Amino acid sequence: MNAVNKDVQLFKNHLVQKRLKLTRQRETILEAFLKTDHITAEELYRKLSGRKQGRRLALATIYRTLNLLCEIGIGQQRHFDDNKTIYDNVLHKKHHDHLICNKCDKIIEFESPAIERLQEEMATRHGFTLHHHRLELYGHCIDWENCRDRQRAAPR
Amino acid sequence: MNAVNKDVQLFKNHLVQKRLKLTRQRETILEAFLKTDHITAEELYRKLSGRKQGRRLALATIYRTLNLLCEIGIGQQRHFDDNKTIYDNVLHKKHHDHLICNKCDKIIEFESPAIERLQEEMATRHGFTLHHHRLELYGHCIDWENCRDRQRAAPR
DNA sequence: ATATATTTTGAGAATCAGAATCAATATCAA
DNA sequence: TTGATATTGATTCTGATTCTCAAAATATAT
Ligand SMILES: [Mn+2]
Ligand SMILES: [Mn+2]
Ligand SMILES: [Zn+2]
Ligand SMILES: [Zn+2]
Repeated sequence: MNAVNKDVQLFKNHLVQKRLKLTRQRETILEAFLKTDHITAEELYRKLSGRKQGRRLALATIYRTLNLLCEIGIGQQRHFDDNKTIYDNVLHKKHHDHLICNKCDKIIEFESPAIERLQEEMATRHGFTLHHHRLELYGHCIDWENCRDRQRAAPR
Repeated sequence: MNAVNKDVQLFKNHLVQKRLKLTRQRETILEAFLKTDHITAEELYRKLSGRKQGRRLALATIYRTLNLLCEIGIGQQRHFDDNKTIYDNVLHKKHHDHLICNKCDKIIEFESPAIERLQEEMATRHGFTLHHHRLELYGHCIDWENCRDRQRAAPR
């Protein structure tokens, strides 16, 4: 059993636990989702709708399934400067923050224990207990070549 | 001339520069805005609409004026977990990030040169030039007493 | 002060991502 | 296979914000 199938199996187990049903569309969406790092519902929709033999998916189903994946813990919603929700495939990933290129929309994941520590310290200093945080760094690739190889659909 | 009038004067100068007109509603909105730290268009609207002698303001005008203030640099849009835009009164303020209480909606401003430095370092390490960033820490006040004195309208 | 050009306003329509409805269909366990 | 239960697609709805446009206000030039 390869890695992908193992992930699908994990998903199926979650469904059984929650007394949910495994449908063709859920499987299709899951597979496509697991192939990406960050994607919007709209992008997934375009990718899966223009399919051969009438495999039509409703956008609503994409949203429902993506939200299901978030509940299960396989995905996480992100809200970057763009006003559409980006779904982060966090399967096999630990906590991380993001660096986003305003030119080519590339998204780089990073983690900084030092920053995390300072955040905690800052919270404590103000009498807060931290639940979660959002750290996003926006800028652009210094290297144009690198910048040109776009990861995301449309440049801004 | 007190501090507030000086701020209003600054606003008027901006209007003249941009060949815009000083209206009763713009003055009303500016004054109310300058009295707060963070406020939504809706909140401002409620605060200014229920006024005596038929001083009715359209919500659209609030939005327009708030956006004008942002163009001028007196305000800044923020997008916290809540899905409505919060307008930050940044007159006389330098860059800062936020600590937000999920219980009482209190918003604390802070700045951490150490974190800022690490952010730059992180960007550089990935070949990025930083333009701006977003850092929001969510949690709750440890001290209930302090938490109870709400700054914002409705608790979540 | 008056006329004139220009901007602004209010009311409501438009937008846009995402959620809610609901009848028809699919899944699954007995 | 059956029947209870969940899911789907099509469509409508929501809520925050922007847009439209005719009427009203303001600044500027007589
Ligand atoms: Mn990520
Ligand atoms: Mn602030
Ligand atoms: Zn982090
Ligand atoms: Zn900062």
